[in-house]
Amino acid sequence: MKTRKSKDLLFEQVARVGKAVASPKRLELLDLLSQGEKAVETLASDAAIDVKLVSAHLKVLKEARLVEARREGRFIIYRLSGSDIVSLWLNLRSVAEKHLAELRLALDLMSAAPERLTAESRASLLEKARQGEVIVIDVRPEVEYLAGHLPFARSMPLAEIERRLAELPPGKEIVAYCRGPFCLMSEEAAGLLREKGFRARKITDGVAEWAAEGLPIEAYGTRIRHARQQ
Amino acid sequence: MKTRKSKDLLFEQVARVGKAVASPKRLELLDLLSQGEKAVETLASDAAIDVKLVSAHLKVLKEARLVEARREGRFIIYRLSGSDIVSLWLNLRSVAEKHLAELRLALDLMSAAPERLTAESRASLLEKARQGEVIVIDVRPEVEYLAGHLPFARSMPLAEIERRLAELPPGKEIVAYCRGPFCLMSEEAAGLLREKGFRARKITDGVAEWAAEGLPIEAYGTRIRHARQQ
DNA sequence: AATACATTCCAATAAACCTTAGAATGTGCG
DNA sequence: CGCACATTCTAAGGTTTATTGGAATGTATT
Repeated sequence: MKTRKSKDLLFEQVARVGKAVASPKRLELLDLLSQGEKAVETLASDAAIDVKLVSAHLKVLKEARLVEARREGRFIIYRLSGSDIVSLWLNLRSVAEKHLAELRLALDLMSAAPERLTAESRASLLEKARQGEVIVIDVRPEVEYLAGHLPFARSMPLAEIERRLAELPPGKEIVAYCRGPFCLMSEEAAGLLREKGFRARKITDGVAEWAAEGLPIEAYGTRIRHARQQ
Repeated sequence: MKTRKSKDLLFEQVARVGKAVASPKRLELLDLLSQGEKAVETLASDAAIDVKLVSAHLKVLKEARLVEARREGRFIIYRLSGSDIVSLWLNLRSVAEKHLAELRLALDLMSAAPERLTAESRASLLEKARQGEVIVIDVRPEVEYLAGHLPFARSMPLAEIERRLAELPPGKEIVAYCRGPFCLMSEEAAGLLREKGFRARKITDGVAEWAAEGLPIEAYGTRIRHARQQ
């Protein structure tokens, strides 16, 4: 039966994508790459895995066409091969979050008050940020901020917060965000700020989650509206 | 570092879902299950794989919580554990379709004229079907039709078409659909009908694709509006 | 109680995958 | 040119996964 063979071929091709997302390390790489393009070494240190291993995993991702690479001097810069890959990652994560109790448990354990935004709270946050009623800070490394950030957010990488406290207005509410729900930088930042007497909270949204809701993202000072889903 | 360990835990959980979709056979099972719940034996014969192997794959899917099972007499009926699983499958397929040239090639080889619908052509098809200007036929097995079908479609399983030709009006345009782009039943049905002198074409949409566009689905004569994405 | 049937469990083998270490490639810089 | 550096390739180990056959479970039927 020729239909059987060609059908098998089709599912096999989709399974190439499936296999690519079947490893925790590769998922972490996808998560990191949704913050913007990165060199192999950067990925390795961000994900805390050996460079050689990162390279091997990137090869798998590249063969499944989820990422693309370009050379820049001595570095090789990897990027997701489309915004649909971000959606796929978010989709996988949301399925896992919805159906795997273990994941929800681990998330709760990790973060004391996991504030998950709704459509309304996002809209109101955007409005308050526009009015200057709250200060939104992006605590990721600055390169990631430059690649794209929430509207009206200012960059204040976690590592620099302590010595840049003077930049923050004492009375105002501060909202910190980072790479998304699996990232703990905003948690840490908010904790630190509260210790220092600020009124700070964190949100679990990152740029990808925000954009997936159809909300605008800024890059290099220019406002860009990200397409909703793929 | 405790953050590292808990982070690993999170990605590992999502990877459970990734691993579940890393096999062509399991993807085919998900595709079949998005047509409605099915017993193990049915899945085995639909996917042309051994029952024991189907059972093993279903176990993996169940452990990743993508499917659920219930007993009904001697049979065990499997179903997707939510409509977000259908979205995940569509998402994976669309990523593969967009990025893997091999898949597009295989699809083109398989089907002479792969008519892919757009938002407009879907709306116009729906309208014409409502008006009775075209006859939409669902050529899947009748159980699947009963579980949910396109609006105004009538059930005419591929196996029965030949002896039920009299039910079809000779002049009118006939539009056949089946399980989606990876399914060849509508292709075959349209070919057969054209041979018999009818004006017939197929569309690649199945119920899942149609519903994912936010369009209504009927089941048991009752119109149901499926939620868009998860 | 005995049989038929659908499905799962168990064990075994081969193939695929992850990871690490060491060698190789290719680029920029002195 | 030769050295330093980022990255990839190759090889080898240990582990996991896919598949198959045979035994076991649990439900309906007689």
